[in-house]
Amino acid sequence: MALILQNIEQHVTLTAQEKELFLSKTETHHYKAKTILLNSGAICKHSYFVNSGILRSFNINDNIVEHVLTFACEGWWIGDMYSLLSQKPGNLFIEVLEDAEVVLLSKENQEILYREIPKLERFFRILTENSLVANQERLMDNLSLTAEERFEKFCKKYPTLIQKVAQKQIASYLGVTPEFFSKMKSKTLRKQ
Amino acid sequence: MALILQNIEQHVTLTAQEKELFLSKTETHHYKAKTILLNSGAICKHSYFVNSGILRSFNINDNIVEHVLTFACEGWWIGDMYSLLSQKPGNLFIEVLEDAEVVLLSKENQEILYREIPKLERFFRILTENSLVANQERLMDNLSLTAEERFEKFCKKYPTLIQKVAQKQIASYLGVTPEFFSKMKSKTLRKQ
DNA sequence: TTTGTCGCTTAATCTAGATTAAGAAAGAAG
DNA sequence: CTTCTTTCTTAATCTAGATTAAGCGACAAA
Repeated sequence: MALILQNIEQHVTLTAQEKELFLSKTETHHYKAKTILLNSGAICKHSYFVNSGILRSFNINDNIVEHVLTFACEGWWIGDMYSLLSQKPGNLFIEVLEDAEVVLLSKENQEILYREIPKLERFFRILTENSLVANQERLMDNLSLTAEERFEKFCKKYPTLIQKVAQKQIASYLGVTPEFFSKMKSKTLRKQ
Repeated sequence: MALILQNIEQHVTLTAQEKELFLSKTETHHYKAKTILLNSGAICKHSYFVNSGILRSFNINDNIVEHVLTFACEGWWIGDMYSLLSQKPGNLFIEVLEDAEVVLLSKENQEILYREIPKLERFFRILTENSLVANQERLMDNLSLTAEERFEKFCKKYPTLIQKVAQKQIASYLGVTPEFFSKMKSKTLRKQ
């Protein structure tokens, strides 16, 4: 069964017809690494679900420094929540880090699906709730842990990502410079 | 009309019966400043809606340092999302900063209400979505802005809070020490 | 093969913000 | 009013992590 349906059925149960309807409202695309799916300043029209490959969302501040908000690999959703909800220009980029197959669900179709399959309201509520919990934990970690502690937590939480994405991406996610990350990493390795 | 119903009707419309049912599932309590509504290590059983006064949620790390996750004043919801969803012990405290009237909605009643009034599924989805957007913005701000810039943003976003809560609370929310906050504040004032 | 680009490392120097300490101001509590 | 406790301020010192800079290895294009 489609990965995205499995993902939904982790939280709500759909009938065969509902599954079909859902899929009929999505499109699947293949993207090469380095493709930009969403640009800062643009309005986010879709939620993206990753079938394979890796995406990231990030912003760029005045100083031309990138900051990674989220990574998304197999089985994860990604988007610019602010822009998607408000339909105003956002300040996030969404980029492909590793060749990817992505399911696109447009904002309009999402609204239609909420009406046709009210259970999806529940599904996306739960999805958003989990996302909020993860985000709050990350925020608290940024306030109270050192870069090294955050790195350790990251390694435990996303062991596969470390091997797959460039170090500078992880540094950016953790909120440190690539130079400091490199120093920190070699120090950590020497300890063990 | 009850403030909490106004709050809900910002996003969904309820019938008179639904309003009545909703209110029948809540309790309203008065709390004095310094009351702890939820302790770290306890399981969060309620969502809290603030009719008046001010609450905060915070955690305490190994070093006995407090970190404020959120403030909640009139018309805001607060809780320990992680613990509320998982029904496992959380690590947040919820404390009253200023004498407050608070509406309590238990987890069980919330689930019942989802079944009886499916529209509430939508309401809480939207509430959580907005919360996530705000949280993501704060996270990015913590990664990319200086303490001073974060303080300016905070002042614009929550002008009333600055007068009402102790400086050390705001310092904690911004992620700096009270000493540094004091220095930063007097520097900012001298500039203008 | 060469040239260019990009990511990683190492090291020296610098700074935003932490820590420590101590006094002043302002509430609470009796 | 007085005492106690908490908050705020100021200042000296310290440090996690930033900045700058330079060299190296990998890989892709020509």
